[in-house]
Amino acid sequence: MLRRKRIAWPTVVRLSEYLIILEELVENGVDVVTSRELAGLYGNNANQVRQDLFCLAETGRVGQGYSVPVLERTIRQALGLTEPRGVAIVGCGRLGTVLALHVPLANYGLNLVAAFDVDPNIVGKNLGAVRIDHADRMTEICRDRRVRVAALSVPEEAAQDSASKLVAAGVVGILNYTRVRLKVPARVVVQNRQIICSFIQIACAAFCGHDSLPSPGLVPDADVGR
Amino acid sequence: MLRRKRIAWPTVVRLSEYLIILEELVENGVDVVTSRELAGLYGNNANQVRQDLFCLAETGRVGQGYSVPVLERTIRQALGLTEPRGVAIVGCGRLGTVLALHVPLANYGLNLVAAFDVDPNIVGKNLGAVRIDHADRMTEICRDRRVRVAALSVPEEAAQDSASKLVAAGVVGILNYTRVRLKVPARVVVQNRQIICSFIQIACAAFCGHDSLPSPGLVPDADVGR
DNA sequence: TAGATTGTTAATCGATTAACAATC
DNA sequence: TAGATTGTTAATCGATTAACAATC
Repeated sequence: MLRRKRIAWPTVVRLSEYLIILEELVENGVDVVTSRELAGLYGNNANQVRQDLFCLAETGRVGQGYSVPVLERTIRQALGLTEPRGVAIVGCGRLGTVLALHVPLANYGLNLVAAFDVDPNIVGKNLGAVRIDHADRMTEICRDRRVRVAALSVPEEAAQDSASKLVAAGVVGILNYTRVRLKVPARVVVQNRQIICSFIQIACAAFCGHDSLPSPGLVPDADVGR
Repeated sequence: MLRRKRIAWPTVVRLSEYLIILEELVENGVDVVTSRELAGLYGNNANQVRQDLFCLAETGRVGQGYSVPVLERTIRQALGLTEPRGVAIVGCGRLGTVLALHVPLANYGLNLVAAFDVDPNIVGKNLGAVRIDHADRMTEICRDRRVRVAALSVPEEAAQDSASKLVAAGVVGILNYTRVRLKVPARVVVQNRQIICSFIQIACAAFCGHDSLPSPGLVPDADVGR
């Protein structure tokens, strides 16, 4: 029981979404949730919820359901969100600004500690609580502030260069919002998040008949109480 | 050969990303690409690329590879991007503005034809080429302009109500950027795209050892020529 | 107690990988 | 021709679904 097996990726994705749902339940003062209820909210089925939760340390009570606050905390633990991590935003245009200001990073131990741009009109300004520094100082500053995760929202020409600087500074996870395919060492994880792909996918799902798909992120009408 | 089978969802996701890569190759004047090369760029393997492409109509030439422009067009066709579709942005705050201005929707037949907000300081202004209308007129306007896909970037309180209006107007695909779980009829496809989930997932991938994962969107170092 | 629901194992399903004949 | 690479089928692997004993 000591050696916890690595959580399957589809499960990681769903856990992160369950977490959002559970937070809302906490806010609404809901104390207990059953796998059936959570499945109804998420849009999958109770079996899958239980199987997903099975990878966590002890959480539910047979016959009763899951304690919402306990489950919420356990998922955070399992996803590694209890350790604080330094985050950087690279490219403080419109998208970078959204990422910094619109996304509740700090709720998940993801502390925005650095932001970069090259535009002299932007460098020196603040993005939320952090000062926007010049991209020339990226490696140095990221290393100093122990940035581990970064979001890349720069123009294409600057993407690979920025990524390399981040890697040099010890960053191990990059959310890539540019359409450039980054070359990084195997130890660094990159997730490509071109927003246009979401639009393409939803169009395909809607028009080419992918209506009731169990895939991560594709949640059709909830099938509660079936 | 007439009845084309529905494309598997993981394949749809990858095809949309291959498409971005192919466009870049077109720009660079590359004429032909092999499954091996494309896999190198994407970060998977040649077998998977060929299997993915297998669902398309005739594309490659045995022994030679794939014609980049032909492949690009064929993928567009398969994903249903050749038909123009009306798109609406609901909620024109910072995020909605990014979606409208930063995402090359029109390149994929996704025409932004409507935008909505409730803020009197915003209503009446332009978002790109479209006028921002008041959300009260959403159903009417979306129906008139044949909006089929919408992105939801409104405050939580307005999310379900907006979704219902969109559904009433005949929208069949919703990209939901709010953390509310929308209730919609089964025929309507919803994809939840809370940006925070991407950050949670990359943190988990980076720190809980999900480094070399074949999952959609998680692309580690390219393994070309292995 | 009876009803409900979890934890967990087994069965099924689907996606990825491997392999190779066809052919450019 | 020989080398390369596709199209396609088969084998493997992993994820989802089903089932049910344990137990609150």
